[in-house]
Amino acid sequence: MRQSSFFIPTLKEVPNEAQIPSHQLMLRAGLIRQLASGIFTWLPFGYIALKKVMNILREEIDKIGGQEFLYPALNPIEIWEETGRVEAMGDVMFHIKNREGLVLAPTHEEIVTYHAKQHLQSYRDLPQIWYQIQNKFRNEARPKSGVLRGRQFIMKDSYSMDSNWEGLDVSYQNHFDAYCKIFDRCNIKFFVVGASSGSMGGKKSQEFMVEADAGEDVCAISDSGYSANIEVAVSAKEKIVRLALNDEIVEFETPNSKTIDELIKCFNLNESSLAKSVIYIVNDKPILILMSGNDELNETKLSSIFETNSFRPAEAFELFNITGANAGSIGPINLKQKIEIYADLRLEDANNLISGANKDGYHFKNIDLRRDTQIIAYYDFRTVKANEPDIINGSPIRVVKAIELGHIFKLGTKYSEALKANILDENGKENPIIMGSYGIGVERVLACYIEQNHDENGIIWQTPLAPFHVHLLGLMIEKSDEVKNACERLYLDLSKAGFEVLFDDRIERPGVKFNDADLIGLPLQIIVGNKNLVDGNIEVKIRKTGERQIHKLDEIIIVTNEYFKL
RNA sequence: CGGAGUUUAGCGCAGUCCGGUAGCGCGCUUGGUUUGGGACCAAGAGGCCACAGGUUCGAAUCCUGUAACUCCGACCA
Repeated sequence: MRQSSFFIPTLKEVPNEAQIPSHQLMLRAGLIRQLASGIFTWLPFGYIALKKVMNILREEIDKIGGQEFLYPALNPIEIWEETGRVEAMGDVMFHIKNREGLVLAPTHEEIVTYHAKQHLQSYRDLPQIWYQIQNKFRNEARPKSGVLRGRQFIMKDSYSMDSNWEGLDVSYQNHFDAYCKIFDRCNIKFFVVGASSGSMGGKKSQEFMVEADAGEDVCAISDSGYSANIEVAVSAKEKIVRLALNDEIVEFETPNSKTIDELIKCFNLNESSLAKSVIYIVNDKPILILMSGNDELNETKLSSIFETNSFRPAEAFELFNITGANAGSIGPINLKQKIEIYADLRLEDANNLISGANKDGYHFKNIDLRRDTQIIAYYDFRTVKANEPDIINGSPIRVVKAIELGHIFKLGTKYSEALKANILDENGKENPIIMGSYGIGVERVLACYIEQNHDENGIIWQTPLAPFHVHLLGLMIEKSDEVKNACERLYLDLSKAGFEVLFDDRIERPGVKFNDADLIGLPLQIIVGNKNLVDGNIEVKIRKTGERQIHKLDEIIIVTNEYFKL
């Protein structure tokens, strides 16, 4: 490709809307342009890289038996109503206004299951892996960070269909392995975490994560190999020990001590002797949850424990109406209204606890949960914090921010049951198809790659994703026939040798070409200028290391071959 | 959806407090000089100052409303 006629608008200055490196560089190096919030145009240079990602995805999913489909983005809403996901998705789903009954698909479980129901009838038709690479539409409340969170984005989504649970395990593991290969091939450093299935439903899910400040997910990881999304992470933090005491409950005055920290400070208490009460409205019903000390309640855990998305912390006025006190003096005993009480596992059967007296400025001590309260159940409600011991061997947990690149789910039969996609087993008995679903955000792969591979001058491409292998720079090409001829010859020979070459034949000063070359970051720069050419020499610069080599013109093909063989 | 901010030439910004009809740098066009790390000189082109309404003799500037975009939070298969 001759750069003089290639549309690759580079920017010297950083557009002010871009905050993170990958977004800035994707704009500056001419990969993307924003059309509206969360909506982007892919320019030719960026689209070439994107297609390289897609090809890697195709190759690896094909290898595990995937068959590529193209499902429509425009879907009849009825199918989505049958699975209850119109409601579950809520505002995230785009609805077509001037054609009632059509929606834009935010994912494709329903459509896949619809076709499976039509044509898969016997266990002998299975297993199947169906996939596509296609645009998804989600009305994100707050698009951000360039292509990392958009309203329209490309996803590789595959769906496995099996006749038994062992088959699902195999399909799931195959995807797990394929995903590892995909991200390895893209040279992306990633880790895998156990995750929450959210509104997807299903038994098990794992996320492929890239550690990054720009990430929106938080993960707990440790050196022993423990890794989980903070939404589901657990630690080996010790339980509160039950003491051999049976002291009566005593009320005591706690003026100006509204937080756990203030109580600890004012009364010289141990954090483990305190129980904090949190009131949530779950399915329009207030419940009280007891947490130990300063432990933080995890709303994702709460959501899966009560199997609902309908919950919120109680408002200040509700707190007073329910308990008789304001925040800071709330506890499980002497509540104004009778409500259900749950507690975190760390508090199981604990005694000798201090908690609010439901009277402003007062607390109770010597509370025995077994003796004095009616706890409906103990669950793991807490959010893991940094430096807690992990559950593998007690290694300290690190809490890091991460970008979710891929997510794999064991769906089970949620969709096949809802849409009645059944097959006959060996005994002629009807059973729902057992499904898995597996997604990768294609743009995110590129954004994460750039987050991990750039310097102050620009992007640093490595071969698998690089839009071109070689950047051929002709310096002062319009002033020297020798330079021109050498460039033309190299352009032809390199292309013949199978390399993808971007040939900078523009009438620009050398400095402009050097800076653009570093900005767009192709792996190898071959620099043809009079300075070296008078001695028959060509300069080769490796973008990643900055190393410069001088070679004879005749050796360039060999040198290039050598470099890309590695 | 809550909070904050921004909107003036293709890009980055000043001008707004204190009203008088728009400016800087980069980029672009033409000519000349330069030419191995984003050149220099000269002459140019390019703006309904986000939109709508109001105040005023006069509004980029003051007032009211709306929209878009960005950030923080909430939400997020």
